[in-house]
Amino acid sequence: MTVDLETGTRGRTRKAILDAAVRVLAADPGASLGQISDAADVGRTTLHRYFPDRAELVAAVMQEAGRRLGDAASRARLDEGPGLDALLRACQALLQLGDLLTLMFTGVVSIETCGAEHGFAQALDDACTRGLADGTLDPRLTPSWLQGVLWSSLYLGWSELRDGTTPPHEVVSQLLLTVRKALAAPAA
Amino acid sequence: MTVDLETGTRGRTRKAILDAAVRVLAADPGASLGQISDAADVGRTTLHRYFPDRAELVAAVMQEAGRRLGDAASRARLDEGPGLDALLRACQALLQLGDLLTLMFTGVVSIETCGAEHGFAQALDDACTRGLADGTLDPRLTPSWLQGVLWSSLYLGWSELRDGTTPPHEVVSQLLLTVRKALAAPAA
DNA sequence: CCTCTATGGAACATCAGTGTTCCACTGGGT
DNA sequence: ACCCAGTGGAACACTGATGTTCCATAGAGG
Repeated sequence: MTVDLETGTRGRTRKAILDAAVRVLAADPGASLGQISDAADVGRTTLHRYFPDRAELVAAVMQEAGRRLGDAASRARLDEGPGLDALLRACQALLQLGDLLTLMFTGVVSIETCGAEHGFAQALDDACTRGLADGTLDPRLTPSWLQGVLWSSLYLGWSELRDGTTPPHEVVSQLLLTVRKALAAPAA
Repeated sequence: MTVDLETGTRGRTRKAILDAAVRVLAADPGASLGQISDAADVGRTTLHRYFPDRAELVAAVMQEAGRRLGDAASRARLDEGPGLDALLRACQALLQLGDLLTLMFTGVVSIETCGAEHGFAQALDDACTRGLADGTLDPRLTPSWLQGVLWSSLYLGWSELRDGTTPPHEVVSQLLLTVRKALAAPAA
């Protein structure tokens, strides 16, 4: 019988470590493994049992990030409807990623690497070109800039959400409002 | 005769180290002092002669950041004209800060600390409230969010500028266009 | 009761970054 | 020629993070 990494005791501690890693590394990319194991309520020895290397831990975080990125993408149904609306749905879905956004933004995990394997990057690209074609996105903006606005706005939204001074629903509405205004094609 | 830290040989190497620190720390906040001294074409010993501590080096970087932030603010004349136009002038001025934007955004230097001493934070706040009062800024957005959009867009613009795939004038135009669209009050 | 699995802790060697000291070199100014 | 401020490099001790090994313990299940 092979060991299942997703269920049972093993799976639970593995997940605890992974979650703690995301949380701690988002707050401080240079955090020590000891800080991570503490946050996971686990001995440093145990952490090394699951992830022999710091590199392997980071790799696992990236893989997890890719998985959740893919989930968010499919939940957002990026291939449906007008391009602008797809991007706004992406905003809402990606905001759920929480600290992972910080990790992707600070470069602890690379958006390209972990977004590519699950076809996320491609889906986002497609939504942008579709939006430029169907006239819902501002033709004066380049695809690269469009996506940049999406990510940086997302990071801003998560920052506001995290420090908790603004109620979540207001963050969402300000985020969607801002992105829609910024990216929408001007009225004909 | 007291030593002048701004001119002569001393001033020049001091500036070289400071510039290198900004450049290197922007690329990697956890960079070693050796990397910084290498980038400054200076021995590690010399670096320690000017900044005994890593902390003192960072403090000096923050002070320099504050100074240049203040310069940019006064150049942008934040207290003149409609609020929205003031913010757009701030965008253009702040974009000149280059790698300092990365440092402020990644938290290596704190915007609050080094922006406060030169009255920059206050000037920006004032421009926002003025813009909300004179009807040029979108009243549905909070002052905190307005400033957040400014900073994150600025960071996006600098990122595009830095990797050099987009010509500078295009970055500036996309930046100003995006920020204006995002923050402007809707047409009555 | 015994066993097996998962764990935490102690101890250890290793390594990189830091901060310090000391010495030798250079170039400009007298 | 001399002096001297400025510099770079070598060497050192110290610290904190890392990765490893070994052992003791707790708990679920036979």
